[in-house]
Amino acid sequence: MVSFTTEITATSPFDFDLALRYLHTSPSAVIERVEGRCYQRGIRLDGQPFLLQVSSLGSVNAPRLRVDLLGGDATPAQGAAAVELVRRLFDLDAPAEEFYRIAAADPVFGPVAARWRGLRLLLIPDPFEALVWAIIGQQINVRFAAKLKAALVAEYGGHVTVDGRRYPLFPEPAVLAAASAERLRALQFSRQKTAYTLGVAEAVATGTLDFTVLGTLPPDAALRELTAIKGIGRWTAEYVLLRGFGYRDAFPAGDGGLRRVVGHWYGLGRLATEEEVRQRGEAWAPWRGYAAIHWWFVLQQRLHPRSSD
DNA sequence: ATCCAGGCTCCTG
DNA sequence: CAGGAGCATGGA
Repeated sequence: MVSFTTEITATSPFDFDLALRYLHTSPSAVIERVEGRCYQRGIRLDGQPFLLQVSSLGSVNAPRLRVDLLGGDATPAQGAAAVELVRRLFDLDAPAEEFYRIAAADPVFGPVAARWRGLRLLLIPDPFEALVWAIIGQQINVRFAAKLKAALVAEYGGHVTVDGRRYPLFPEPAVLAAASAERLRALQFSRQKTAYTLGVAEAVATGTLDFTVLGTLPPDAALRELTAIKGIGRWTAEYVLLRGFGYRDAFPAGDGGLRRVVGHWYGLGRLATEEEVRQRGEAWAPWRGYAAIHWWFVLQQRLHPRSSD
């Protein structure tokens, strides 16, 4: 039962299959599913759960996507919200050619961007989910982080069922805020992650942290708002601005993976320092976040040589 | 066992 | 203000 369906276009170049490939090879895809050549995940629109399904109809140079909402009756407003969400999710309106012009000026990064032409910023649908994911991911390997997220989702998120298949939903802030520290500890959250997670859930649930306001702020102001909260350092804030809000220039330069990749590709023979990464990144402005996305993709391809290169 | 993993806070000097 | 110790937990 499809309760809403439509087709939308994107700026080119856009390679939907690269997004699917990222999701398919990344252990971080806990809620997202790649089914055939479809992107699927459970989402809430006005609190009502749906299965969002996105698939590609066009080509890299003439991109078109099909958007389906399943698992419930959608109002026209919810359909419109789904389209809006998908446009943000895959950054469909990005003036991508501009990014490739800037990338091409860098002799090292240029070929990387060209090699993965059509790769685009992929968002986590909800800033709250992005924030909790970033906190979970602090200083632990992604595989274990995904395990923690999966446990959290199973415990507090609920799910939507379509055709007998259950699609998990990310927990709502108020539900998470009401969780007990003991329970999170039992899910293998460290004391720190437990405190941070409950803290941000509480802040969002009570309105202390208002994402609708935050998303309208200039990046540096948003960064200050976020880092004022205990447990949110610079890396976490930049990561959330990038993956949760879609700031294309947000740049988590302290990221371990970025430091590794930059150190390697720019011939340092060691881990680059955060400052060195930041200096490199200046050449990629105002697309530094896009550069980060590409480097992370490169890293992931190296870790998964099975995906045919 | 030892080191590492998509950091953060808090305490030194 | 910069630098580093300490923290927490599972995986390779």
